[in-house]
Amino acid sequence: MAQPDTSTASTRDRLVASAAELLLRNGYSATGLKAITAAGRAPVGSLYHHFPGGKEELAAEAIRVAGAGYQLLVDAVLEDAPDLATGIERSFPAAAAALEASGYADACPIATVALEVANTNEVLRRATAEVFEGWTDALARRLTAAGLASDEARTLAYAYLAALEGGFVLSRATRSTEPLLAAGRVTAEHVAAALASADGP
Amino acid sequence: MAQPDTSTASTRDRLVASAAELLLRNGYSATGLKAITAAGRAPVGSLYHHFPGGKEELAAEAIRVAGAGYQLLVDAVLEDAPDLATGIERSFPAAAAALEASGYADACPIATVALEVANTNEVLRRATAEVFEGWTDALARRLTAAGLASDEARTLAYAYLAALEGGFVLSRATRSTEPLLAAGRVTAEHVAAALASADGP
DNA sequence: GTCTATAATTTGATAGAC
DNA sequence: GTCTATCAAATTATAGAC
Repeated sequence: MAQPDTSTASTRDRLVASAAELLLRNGYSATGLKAITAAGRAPVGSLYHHFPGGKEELAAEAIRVAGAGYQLLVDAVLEDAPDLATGIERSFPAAAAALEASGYADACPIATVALEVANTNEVLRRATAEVFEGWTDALARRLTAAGLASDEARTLAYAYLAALEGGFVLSRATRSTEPLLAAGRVTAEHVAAALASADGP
Repeated sequence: MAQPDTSTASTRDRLVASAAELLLRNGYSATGLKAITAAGRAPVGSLYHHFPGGKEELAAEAIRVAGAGYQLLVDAVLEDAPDLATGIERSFPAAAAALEASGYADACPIATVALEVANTNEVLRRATAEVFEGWTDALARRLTAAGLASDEARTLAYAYLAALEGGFVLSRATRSTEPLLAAGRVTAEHVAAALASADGP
């Protein structure tokens, strides 16, 4: 996955980028302030200067930034394809290739944290919910633009994201791209059929 | 979710049950030995007597036990239905109801831990992988028994589990059953079509 | 804004009496 | 097998000099 240039970025930006990276790989509880400040080349004092709320506030910001970054990544795959159905179909092998290339680390940037905080930290839970809702809305808009009714578009957007997230869980655990690719085939087929019957006849 | 009777269980069993419960709700890193021994009503010394490998060994056992327990739960839903397609269709609303009733806590018992340890703890990663592979094999066997070719059965089993796991991620984060139910409708429809064309004509 | 030193608490783990 | 006391290290957070 493309990383931001941390050599010229501000201290604040380096901290957010480091936090996002560590949150993706290790989750929230296992990521210490020591590791974040070391990777961001900043002392603890600077962290609390930019984020008075400490670890939680920094993590919330990292979740939003990482969510927006992943959105751009998915957008690029969808827009490179001749049509939406093809883009959705291609997105799973693309995600599987990135996953494998990173040693099964680079999957969804916020899923681990989302599950960790779902019942323990309301501030961070909301941050992850907002990211997921943003992704859902963006994809649903594309599906309605392609001819689907808005409620069907929303259903398919959720189904798509669930297949991707669930595929990541199974593929990271088993260290095989098979689950992600299987979920992708089923989902892509369903979306293609829905889109074909919408703008077809 | 039904809990084992911890009042009469052995110290070892109480520790495993407590660990499984805390792992489900808080994940691995956020679950301290102090919390496990308090909930299991056992001193730290007993934990290390039964599990010389400490937290990691206890967690591995908890993952296996929780995985087997959830398997039984899913089996019950599938076997209560008149046929496999109906059982799969019903399993999502059933999971959604359990999720909502528990305050969005009771979802997959091992998903949080699976993501946390995927790149940081090979022992626990293997434990989660074995559970997921067990679930996949069990479901694939049911699908082949219902008439599908073994490779298609495996693909659909992965797609089903991915939809369930991904639906849990989105639904826990957004505190709404909508994503899980949407993923379920799409998956159930696809599975029903595959089963119908297999044993139909 | 940056940085160091340090406080207060908690963590996983061990020793050894019973 | 059970339990208490304790250790060394790490955790988040703060104070205050520069």
